[in-house]
Amino acid sequence: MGAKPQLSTIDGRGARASDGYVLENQVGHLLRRAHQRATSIFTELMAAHQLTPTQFAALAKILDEKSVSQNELGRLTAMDPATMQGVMGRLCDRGLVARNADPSDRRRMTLTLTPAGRRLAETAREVGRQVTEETLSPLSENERVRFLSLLRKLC
Amino acid sequence: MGAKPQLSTIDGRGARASDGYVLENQVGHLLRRAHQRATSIFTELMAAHQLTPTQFAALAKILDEKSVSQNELGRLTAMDPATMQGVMGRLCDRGLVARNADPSDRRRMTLTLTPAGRRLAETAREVGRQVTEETLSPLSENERVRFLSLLRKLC
DNA sequence: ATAAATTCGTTCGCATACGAACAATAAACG
DNA sequence: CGTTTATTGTTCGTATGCGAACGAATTTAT
Repeated sequence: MGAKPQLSTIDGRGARASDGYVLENQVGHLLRRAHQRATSIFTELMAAHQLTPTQFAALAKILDEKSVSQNELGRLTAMDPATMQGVMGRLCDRGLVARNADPSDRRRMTLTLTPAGRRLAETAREVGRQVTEETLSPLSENERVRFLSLLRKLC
Repeated sequence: MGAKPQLSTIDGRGARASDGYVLENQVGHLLRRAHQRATSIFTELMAAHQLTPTQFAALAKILDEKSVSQNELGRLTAMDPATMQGVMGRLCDRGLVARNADPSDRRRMTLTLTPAGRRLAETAREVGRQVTEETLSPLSENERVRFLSLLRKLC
């Protein structure tokens, strides 16, 4: 009458279960794979603009904010200061973002879009909509709303 | 009678909307942040065992499969062959996994857990359960089931 | 059997991602 | 005022993550 052993059973998708721990059912693993797929779609659709997801997020945020310091931009886009360092370096090298010293705070670097950066950010934002649409395509309209609502709680 | 401009409106969480494109509402961005949080929880709880999420996934899969080739392990854990290369190198260096030549196919490397690797994998799997529990803690029981079901569709 | 296509593992390069440490500067506090 | 604390940006090291290319070996097609 106790609990069944349930050793080496097979789940619905062929994954063998050992002691009830199935890698394919773990949130972390599923989030990693879903993120991989989202990144893959992004890379494919954004290929013409040669922008990575983080680079695009940074550009889109500066476009919103007009002017922002490097660390603050990192907080707005969920990037470590060390990560933002590399991202900004590449965007500045490509002439998309300008880094200027802040007169009121000598620690800060004020980030602004160059004209080329602004043009690219506005164009890429349209592609961003397509990326979202394509990424969510396996879900119905109702499912999308529910999924995004739940996903937001896990950030 | 046309569509409203809706420029520079404010959403529920203070994010300024430009032309209706809000970075914080994009699936890719939310998936990235949720994955960051999941990884952070994993790193914290698994600190004593010094295992990364991918290293743990590889160990757990070999524990299930007993023996598997490197590329196949990559497919089972959603890792690029190039990525798996690095992961396996580190696990072999630590003496957790053994790499042996396959007699029936001279291209393949057969991967097996060492005794130390098996012990660590079994212990770490218990921590894995705690990671999942902690990661899903913001959701109710019903929400967890619904969320995982939807997330699976996006992989 | 021979050629073509595929698979396996490897290496290189680039881009996140983050912990840790650091100097310079600013803010908070007594 | 000066001391402590916090913030800003930077560098280093380690670990994914993947495109691209490659040689070696196997499988498939002809």
